[in-house]
Amino acid sequence: MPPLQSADVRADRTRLSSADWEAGALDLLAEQGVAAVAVEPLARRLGVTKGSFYWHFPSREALLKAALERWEKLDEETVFEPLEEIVDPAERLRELFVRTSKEMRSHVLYSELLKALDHPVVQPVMARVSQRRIHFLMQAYRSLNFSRKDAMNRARLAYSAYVGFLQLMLQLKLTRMSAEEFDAYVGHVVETLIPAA
Amino acid sequence: MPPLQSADVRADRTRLSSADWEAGALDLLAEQGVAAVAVEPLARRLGVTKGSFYWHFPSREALLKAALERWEKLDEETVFEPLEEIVDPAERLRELFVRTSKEMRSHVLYSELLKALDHPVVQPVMARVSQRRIHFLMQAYRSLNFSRKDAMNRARLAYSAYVGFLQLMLQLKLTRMSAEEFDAYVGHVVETLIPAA
DNA sequence: GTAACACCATACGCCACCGTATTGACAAGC
DNA sequence: GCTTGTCAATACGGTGGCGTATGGTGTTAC
Repeated sequence: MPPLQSADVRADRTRLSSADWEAGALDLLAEQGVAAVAVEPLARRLGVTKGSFYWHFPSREALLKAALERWEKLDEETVFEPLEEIVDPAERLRELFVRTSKEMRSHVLYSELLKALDHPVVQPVMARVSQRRIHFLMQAYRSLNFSRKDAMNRARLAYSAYVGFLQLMLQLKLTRMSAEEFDAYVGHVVETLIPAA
Repeated sequence: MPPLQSADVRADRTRLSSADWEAGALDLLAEQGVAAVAVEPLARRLGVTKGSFYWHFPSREALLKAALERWEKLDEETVFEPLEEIVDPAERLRELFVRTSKEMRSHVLYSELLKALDHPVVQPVMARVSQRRIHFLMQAYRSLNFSRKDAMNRARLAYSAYVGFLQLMLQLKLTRMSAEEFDAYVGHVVETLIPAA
C-alpha cells in the first residue's frame, strides 16, 4: 500500500530547501493564519515528515521568523519602491490607495498578521512594516502643506482606515462588494482623505 | 502540603454559577484573546477544577457562545442606547467618537474578537454587532443629507477607521499617545469625517 | 436529621503538536 | 567506488488541552 501521499505540492523528485519551507509557511499563513503554521501539518502538505524540517530549522519559531522577514523584504520591494517614483504627492497617495485594490495576497497576509500581533515574533515585524507605511503617508501629507501634527494625524487616520477595512472585508466578510461598489468606495476615500488639487 | 491554590479570584465561600464562568471567560478574553479561553486554565483561575465546569456547560464552545452573547447584549445597552437620545446627528456622531475614548474594556474586547473572526462562534456575533454599528453611523450621515451611497461609504470609512485604530493602538502599540495627542487625533478625525455644522 | 440537589474533585483516555535521537538514502567530490 | 555531506523517515517522550465517569461534600427542603 502506498503511503497515502497528501496532495503533493512540490514537483517531487527534488528535495526541499529552507526557502521551500518558508514559502510553504507563508502560504499556510495566508490561508489559515499564524496558528496554522505548524511543522507537522506543513510537512504533510509538503509531502515529507518533520524529520526534514528540523534539519533546516531549529524550531517552529525560527521558521516563522525567517518567513516573516522574507515577507517584509518582499513587501518593501513590490509595494513601496515603485511608488517612490511618483513625484506629485497627491497623485502618489491616490495611486497607493488604488493599487491597493490589486495584490490581494499581500493584504491577506497583512490581515492575518494583524490577528497575531500578540505573538512575539510577529509583533516587531508588523511594527516595522506599519511604521514605515505610516511614515510614507505622513511625508506625502507634509508635501501637501499639512502641518506636522495634521500630517501625522491624517496619516494615522488613513492607515487606520486601511487596516480596518481589511479586517471588515477579509475577515468579517460583512459585505462582499461588487467591483463597482469597491471602486466607488475607494473614490469616496480618496475624496475624503486627500485634499483636492 | 496545601493544594497550592492559585490567586483565588472569587470571594471564596460561595460556589460558582454559569454567570461566574461567563464573566471569567470575558476577563480572560480581554486579557489574552479567544485562544486563552480554555476550560482548564479558567478553572485554575477561578480556584476550582474542570469537574465544576462541565456541570455548567456541555463544552468549551458553549461557554464561548454564552459569554459572547452576554457581551453582545451588554454592548448594546451601554454604548448605543444612550446615544439614541441625542437628536442632532452631527452631535450624535461627535459624541460617539469622543465617548469612545472611555470604556476601554469594551474596546479591548472588541479588538480581541477582531483577531478571532475565523472562529465560527465569534464570527456571527461580530457580524451582528458591527453591522448594527455601521448602520447606526449610516443613518446619522443620512440625516446629514448624505446620499444613500455616500452615507454608506462614509459609514464604512468611519467604522474602518475605528477598527483600524483599535488594532494599531491596542494590539500593535505603535505609539502610546499622551492624553493630549489622543484628543488632538480625535479632533482631527471629527473634522475630517463629520461635515461642519 | 435525612434525602435530594447542586456543585466540585479526581482520575482517566484521547488527540495534536513540539522537539530529540537515531538510522537510512542518495548525490557529489575526490 | 568510497567517503562525506545533505536531506529525510521512524520512533520516542513530553506538554497541554478536551471531554467522560464516578464519587464526594455542603446546602436546602421537608
